[in-house]
Amino acid sequence: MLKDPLTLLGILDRLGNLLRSDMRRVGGESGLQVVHLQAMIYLAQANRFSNTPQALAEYLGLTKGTVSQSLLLLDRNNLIERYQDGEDRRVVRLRLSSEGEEMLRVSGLHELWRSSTRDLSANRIRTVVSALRDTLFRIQDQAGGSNFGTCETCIHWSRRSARAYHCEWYGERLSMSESRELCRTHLPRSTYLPEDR
Amino acid sequence: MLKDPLTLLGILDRLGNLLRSDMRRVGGESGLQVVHLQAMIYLAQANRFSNTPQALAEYLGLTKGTVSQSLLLLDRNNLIERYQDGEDRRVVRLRLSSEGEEMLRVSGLHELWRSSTRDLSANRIRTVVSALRDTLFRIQDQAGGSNFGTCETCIHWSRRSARAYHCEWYGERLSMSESRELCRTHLPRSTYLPEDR
DNA sequence: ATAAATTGATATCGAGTCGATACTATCTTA
DNA sequence: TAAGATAGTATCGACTCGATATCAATTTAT
Repeated sequence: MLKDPLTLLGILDRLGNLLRSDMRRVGGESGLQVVHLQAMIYLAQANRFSNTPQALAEYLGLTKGTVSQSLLLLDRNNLIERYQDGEDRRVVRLRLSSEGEEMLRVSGLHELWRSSTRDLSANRIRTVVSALRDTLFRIQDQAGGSNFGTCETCIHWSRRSARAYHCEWYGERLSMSESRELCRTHLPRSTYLPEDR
Repeated sequence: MLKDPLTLLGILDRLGNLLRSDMRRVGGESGLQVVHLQAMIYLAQANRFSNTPQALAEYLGLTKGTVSQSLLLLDRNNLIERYQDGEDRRVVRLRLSSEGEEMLRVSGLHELWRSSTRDLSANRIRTVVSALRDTLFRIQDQAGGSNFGTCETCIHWSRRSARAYHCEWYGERLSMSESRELCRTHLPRSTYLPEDR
């Protein structure tokens, strides 16, 4: 029973409810719903190709209309900023305002998680991350929508020199910190290749 | 970065959105919201001490008033049954109706998960379950509400004979299959003891 | 023993989510 | 240059959710 995948799903379910409940508590203090915090947390991680309403909708698994309303509210509360894209004038770009960043910082949303994982060894975390990441990539592949992930595990990513990285997909240079951000066109390499099944 | 707990949190976040999105899809076909499916899934696992509206509210991290409404809807749709407790006449007991069980079976809700974890070795799953379970128990302890878990990891549980188990907390006999159900008064043993911190 | 407090559940209300649909604006393709 | 695709917004109805109030049953305190 310890090796039952459904046991794992049950744990994830309960963990999800606890984290969600914590978000509700934190959001309540600022008049925000859970989905608003999720949006802000996403925007804090998203790279410059993935900071749009559409990408957020795909990340959250909601329709763009629904997400549009949430973004409107965040904008009214000055927690995010929206600006036109230079290339494609249909596209709206999003970023956290300084108030938004401050609000996330103060919220202490990650504290519960941090303190509860403190005693896990680096090795154990590595195993968990690796296994869940494989599972995530498989699920994303089957679900058929966008695939989210960071450059580290992406097939489009390559190192050009000591400090210069490159994305073959967008054909653009990436800084090291950009390479750690979340991207909506992630394609997993090594451990799991969606093609060979 | 592979060993960063926040990386793990990010994966759980995205996994949660995907699973939630899948529930929305399945629920949409039957006119149910995500929370209704979550309630049914809980009731399919809960033991006989934990099948009440209050326990469900604690599991989901919602108020009892909110949960009461969801249960009303499930009852109207004949997906659950409600009956009075024999001992305490304030208490309402819940169980899935045969329609409810059938509906869960047909939904194929676990298929996505099953197929995506198929290639994880038993050993890998064991490690993941163990690490996340420790984390879950810590979070539950800090959150201060009810602690959910199965007898296997509970300090109140003991084996009386070959096939007979016993719960010291409720002072009642448990069958083997009952021992695998979810309980709202779980207290973790061995790996993590909340007292010694 | 009886009043007070607690507990489990339901009802009501308002703010807000969410999908469906329709719509506008912009870009791409034929 | 017209048709289609894409990004985003607006509107509407069903429903969630917390806050609050209420009720009944149980437990505790005096």
